[in-house]
Amino acid sequence: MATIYEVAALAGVSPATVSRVVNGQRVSEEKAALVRAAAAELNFTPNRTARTLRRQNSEVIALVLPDIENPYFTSMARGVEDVARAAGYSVVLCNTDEDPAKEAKYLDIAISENMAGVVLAPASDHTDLQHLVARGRPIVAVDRSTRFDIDGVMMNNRQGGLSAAQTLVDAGYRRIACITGPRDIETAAERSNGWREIVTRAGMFDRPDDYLRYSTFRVDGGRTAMQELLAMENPPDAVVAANNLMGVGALQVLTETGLTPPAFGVAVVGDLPFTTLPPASVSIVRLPARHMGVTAARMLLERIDGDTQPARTVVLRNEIIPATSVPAPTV
Amino acid sequence: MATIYEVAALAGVSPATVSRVVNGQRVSEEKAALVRAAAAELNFTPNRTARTLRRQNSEVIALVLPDIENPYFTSMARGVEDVARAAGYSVVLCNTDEDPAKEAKYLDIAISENMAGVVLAPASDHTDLQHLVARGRPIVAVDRSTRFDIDGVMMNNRQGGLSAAQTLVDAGYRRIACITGPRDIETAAERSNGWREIVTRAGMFDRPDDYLRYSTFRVDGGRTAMQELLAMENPPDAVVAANNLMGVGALQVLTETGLTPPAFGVAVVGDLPFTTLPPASVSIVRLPARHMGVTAARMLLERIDGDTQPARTVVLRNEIIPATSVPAPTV
DNA sequence: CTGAAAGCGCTTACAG
DNA sequence: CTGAAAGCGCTTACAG
Repeated sequence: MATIYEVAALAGVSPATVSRVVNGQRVSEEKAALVRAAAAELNFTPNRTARTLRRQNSEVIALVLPDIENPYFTSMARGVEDVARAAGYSVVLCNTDEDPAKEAKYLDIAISENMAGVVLAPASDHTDLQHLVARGRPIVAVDRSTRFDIDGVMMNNRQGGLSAAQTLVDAGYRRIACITGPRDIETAAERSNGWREIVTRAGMFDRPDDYLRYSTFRVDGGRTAMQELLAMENPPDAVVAANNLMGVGALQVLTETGLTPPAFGVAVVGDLPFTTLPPASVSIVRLPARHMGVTAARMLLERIDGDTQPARTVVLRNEIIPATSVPAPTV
Repeated sequence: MATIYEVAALAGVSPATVSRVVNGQRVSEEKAALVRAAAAELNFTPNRTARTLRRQNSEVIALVLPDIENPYFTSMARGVEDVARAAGYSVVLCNTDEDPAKEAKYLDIAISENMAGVVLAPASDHTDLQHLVARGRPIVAVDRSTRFDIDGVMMNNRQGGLSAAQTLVDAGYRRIACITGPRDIETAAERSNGWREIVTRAGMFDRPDDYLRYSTFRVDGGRTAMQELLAMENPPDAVVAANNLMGVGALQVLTETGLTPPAFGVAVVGDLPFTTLPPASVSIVRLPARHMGVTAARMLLERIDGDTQPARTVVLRNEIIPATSVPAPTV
């Protein structure tokens, strides 16, 4: 693996000059030509590890996500990647599996590899960013907020749960349940808060929380929660699923039970991934996943470029697409 | 950011001793205790960039994939990640988008960051691995083979296409079409070869390839191809989709047309991601995505540990799950 | 077991 | 514009 010294020797210049050519600094055209020829001849690729060590800064951005198998997050990843690439950064994707220990490990790596910055969807609201912040590494939180005073890109989760529940009320369903993710994940709590507000206002239940299930933000979680709801003495006739994968799980169980929409109402906070359902059979709160990634990456790049304005939180809009208004069955 | 020198000074030992403690080498217990205390006090994290530069080897593995939004690949990624993590390596995911230029960029980065090795699903059969091979970096190809003499983990693609087509023949369909990915992607070509073999053997068409469509390995690709097939003068009554996403696209179009299985037969080479279809309504050739990742990671780790045996190719089995045998409609 | 010293491959003030 | 030299933070033969 050719080094800058070998290129310098072959070109008859100093290593400093080679470095300058590689980095596009002022060098006389004749020497530059010599260097380029030598570099090509030796198949020279600059060693990024050495560059990073010297510059104290690498050209990679870490994107730390809780579930890389969730299309919501991969879609966000595409947004981050497109913006970062255009600015000359590469993106490494780290999967925390919602596990604070794995997350801590990856954040440590981001520090010790001198990465340029981090876009993070925190695994819990206890995520510790002190090290990163203390070292002045730019961080942008996406999807979920943190206890630290850093930039963030969020959506209005309460509003999402609210719209989802309201659209089912409007369609005439009378017993609207909710399945959501772990309590300590902000998006899970807020979305179910929105749902609770609607069913309470409608006076739908004596004890609304009897119709609320906490589970994991995964297909299995949605399945389990849905099965529990259907097994209730007085089961619901509709459900708000607080994320895309839970929505899939709920729909699987409903399909297996022969209860497809609109016989049973379903509204999902999030887009159903790879759906083959008839169009508009389920109400969807569309989440701007890719756009969140784009926005987060832009904010991060601004910080990397030295922007020191106070921390900002951007809240993106989400949009409800109601199921085609087939009225709910009147029992 | 504390360095090894500061820790050494605080502990009253040499930097070499600190290094030895950090790396678990023989150090007297008293000095080790001193070092640990000092490290904790200063919140010391070893600088991986420096370590990598010195050792000429990092503890990260690159996983280079053509489409990070395809659950087939993210599932593979989980397999790689789990094995790699257990061995102390972290995995960085790189998305090439089936673009050879992006792929080349990431492979360059893998070299210049001194990564320990690469697991690669090549974007095309022209992928150039010369640099990597010349530098002796271990590489394992997954899903698709290369022109280079390296380890690989594949599946029997022709067999997959063959089983998918055969199961539709067995169910009684008479005009079985095929939609597949780009010609220059090995898996696309081989799976359609399997299909062609079956329909030819069955004497199903005068010119089988009239019922073959090449498109992208994405949902859109499946949609377009399916629409074209349905618009034919003499349309098919069943289709083999050569990958999971094309299968989704085809099913979307069929659903929108009111032609759901088994009215129209569908067999997919690959698992339908996040499906909400009634169980067993579509025939599926299950692909061992996660297992491929696990196998590839293990092979890579062996090479990283210095194994020099000749290159191996492992071919994993795939398994057909036929749709419940509702007979096809007899026209 | 421990330390002094060299070196991994770059970049970048500093002089000229 | 160009080069000599120092230094980024580690690790690791080499001596002792």
